[in-house]
Amino acid sequence: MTDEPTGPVRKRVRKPAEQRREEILDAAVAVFADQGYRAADCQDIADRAEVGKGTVYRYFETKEVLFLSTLTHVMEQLKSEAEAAVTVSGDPLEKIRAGVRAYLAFFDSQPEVVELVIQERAEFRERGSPLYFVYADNERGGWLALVQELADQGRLRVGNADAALRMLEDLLFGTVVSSRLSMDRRGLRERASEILDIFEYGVLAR
Amino acid sequence: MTDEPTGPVRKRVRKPAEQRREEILDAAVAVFADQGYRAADCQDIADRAEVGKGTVYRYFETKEVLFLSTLTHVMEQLKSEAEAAVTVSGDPLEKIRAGVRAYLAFFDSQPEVVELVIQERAEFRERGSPLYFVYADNERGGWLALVQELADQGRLRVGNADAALRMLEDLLFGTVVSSRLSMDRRGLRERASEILDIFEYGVLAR
Amino acid sequence: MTDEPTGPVRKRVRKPAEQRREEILDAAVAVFADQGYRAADCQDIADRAEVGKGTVYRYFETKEVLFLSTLTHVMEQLKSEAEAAVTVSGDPLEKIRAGVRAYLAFFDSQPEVVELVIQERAEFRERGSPLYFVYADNERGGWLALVQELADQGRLRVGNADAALRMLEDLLFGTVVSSRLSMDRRGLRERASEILDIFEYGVLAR
Amino acid sequence: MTDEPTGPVRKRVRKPAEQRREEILDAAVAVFADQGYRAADCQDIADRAEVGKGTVYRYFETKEVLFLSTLTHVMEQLKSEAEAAVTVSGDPLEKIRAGVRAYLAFFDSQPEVVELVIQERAEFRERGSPLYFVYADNERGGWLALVQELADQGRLRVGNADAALRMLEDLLFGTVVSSRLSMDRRGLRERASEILDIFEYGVLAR
DNA sequence: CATGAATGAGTCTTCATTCAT
DNA sequence: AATGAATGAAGACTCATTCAT
Repeated sequence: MTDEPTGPVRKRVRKPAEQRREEILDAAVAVFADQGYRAADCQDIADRAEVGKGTVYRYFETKEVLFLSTLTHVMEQLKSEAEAAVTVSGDPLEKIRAGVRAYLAFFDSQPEVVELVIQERAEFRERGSPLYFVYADNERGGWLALVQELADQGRLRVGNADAALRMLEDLLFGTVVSSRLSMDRRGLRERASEILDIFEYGVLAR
Repeated sequence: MTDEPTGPVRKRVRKPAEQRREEILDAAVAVFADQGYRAADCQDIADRAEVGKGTVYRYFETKEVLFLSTLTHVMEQLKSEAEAAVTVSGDPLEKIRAGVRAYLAFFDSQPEVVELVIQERAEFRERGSPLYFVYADNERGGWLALVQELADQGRLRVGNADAALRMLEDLLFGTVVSSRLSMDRRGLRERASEILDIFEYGVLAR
Repeated sequence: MTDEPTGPVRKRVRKPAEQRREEILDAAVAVFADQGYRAADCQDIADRAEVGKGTVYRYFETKEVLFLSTLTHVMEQLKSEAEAAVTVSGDPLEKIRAGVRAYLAFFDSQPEVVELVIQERAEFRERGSPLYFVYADNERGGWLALVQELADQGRLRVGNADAALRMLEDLLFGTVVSSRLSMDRRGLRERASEILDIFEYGVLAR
Repeated sequence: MTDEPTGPVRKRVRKPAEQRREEILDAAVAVFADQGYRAADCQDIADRAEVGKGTVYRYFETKEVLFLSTLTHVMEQLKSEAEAAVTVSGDPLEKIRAGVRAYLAFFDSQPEVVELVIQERAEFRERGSPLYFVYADNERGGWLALVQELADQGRLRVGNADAALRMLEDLLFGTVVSSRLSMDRRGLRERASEILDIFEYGVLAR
């Protein structure tokens, strides 16, 4: 009959816009990966970011925009880590190996990103190719050049550089997704050498 | 002034239960793959199966049960096609090759199954490992025996049969999913030989 | 901590679509007139109509559609009552008088309709001319013919039949709205003769 | 990726309170009349008045207070214009005519005021009689005295001065509202003589 | 058994209001 | 005093599920 105890009202804090945005994105990565896009309540994200729900909407127009921004956010991280990795050496094979290790290391430390990739496909089918593949396509040219360089140096057994790269892409994607979904507990990082070895020389003795 | 909710009344038709069940499952595969689990309206599935909505619920307790039954339905198909394939020859390598071809052929002709696998993960995270991986685990013993046989015959370059198989699994899974999601138009069937070749002998010259 | 007593679940009742529609419209007239369009909660309308909220949406796609249907509903009533009234006599003046009496009687017995007219203007400004005036325009031809007939019989003091009619329209509209909004308690029905008298012969002695 | 919420920071300007108040009211008249009370965003009013949103709330406690202040603002204008008009002559009939002309002229030049009157009723039903009618009531005594004076001079055909005045009020209100809502393009000013003529002598020949 | 009208819990989004700066 | 970032209450609408016919 009387006023319910209204609970401790959140202390208002003002922060720079960029920082707020980051905090919300980080909270969103965690919540979307944990609950899934649909099940995630925007209130949960707000709570986790320690802001009001209205603040989330101040920075991201809709839940959909928030999700896609979240995914873009992590994809940019992956991209920059992979790009950083290839600078380690001049040898194309070493560059490729470094890229593969960086890719696996990324998903090793942030396996929940896999969930976001899957969520996007599940919920935004109509948007066409998922952002993961959009990013992969954009980066492909650089990687193909490396493989082609190997071919030009006569170091490739197979004639088709494109097919070799495509296989590597599929292998890595499959490994990463499969590792997350099958709840495989072996670390991706540890498997890198093994994967590269088979990719390079196959499983059969000659 | 408004849409009066009056459609043509469906005629009541009685059919054998098993047939009804199949018809509903087929409708569900199509609708779930096309719309996604969330977006799929149970009414659409009922409409497509040409039954009343209540009938859908007579056969499947909830939407969730219907979806998982649908996925099981297609997984059983994949399983039986792959199992049929390996009987073609006595040679373990040939069996593996035949299995790979059957796997790729299955997803070549029913690429939308990929959507169901993704949907399951997206919407039923809490249920643990997706059915795809449950099936894969169940089948794994047979495949591992084949690889091990190769190893015993000294035909394997790598010492670890398990790692070799795991790599093949990831490669195939990645290929199939990636092919669907990146809207790659090359047929999976055509790529089988190429994929097997690299899997067997790697990309590098020795 | 335990299940709240869920309250008496509404007994499901199936009724003919047309009857349901009418019941919802009647409830909507009452609620919209009482609360106003914005303040009206669709749940209130559903409660008053003794149906679930979903049922309201089954019959009317949106709150907006429901409101406009409600207004149309009462306008149709006004229209048919006014049209019925003019059949009473052959004399054009008597017809006009009967129409005026019917119009006033309508708003006398359903003064809340005024609120709906006002609500429409307040909330759907962009839709152009309110339905009240759309209806008035549609009916105008018939009334103008009557006034013109009077003019042709030399019974009109003023030369402009259109202006005379327009004045009558404005007078009636103003009377009805003003009566409702100023909370004038005199009945519109009783004022009919007085209004007609002044309309016909003015206030000044000659 | 998204709209960063960073606009150009408004320069702080200090102005006399009364001037600020006027500027906000003027902005509010325009925005409320254009968008309607509900649809009007307080931010829009602040923007139009070129102040921060907080400043609006410094001058007017709530949106409701702001709206009612706005309406009072324009009602005061109407009142003073009508009062000024009646001083033109000593003859009661001429005074009434001047008042009618002033009333119509007011709404001719500020037709959007009609919207505010309607908005008030639509949104503040519970407050009782709208301000328009409160003002009308307050002024009524003076006008009734004029009509009574006519009656005392034997110049009234009808016995009831109150009824005559009430009819004039309703007629004017109806004319003004109807003119705005039906999107009638004839000017109110031009119609004044015609309206007065019929009000005075009716439409019928004797 | 089969049907589809009826139900209501669940959630995104808006925007008036507050208050730290 | 002035500002606008932050807040959260409120409500339309959807759709899985039920059940009277």
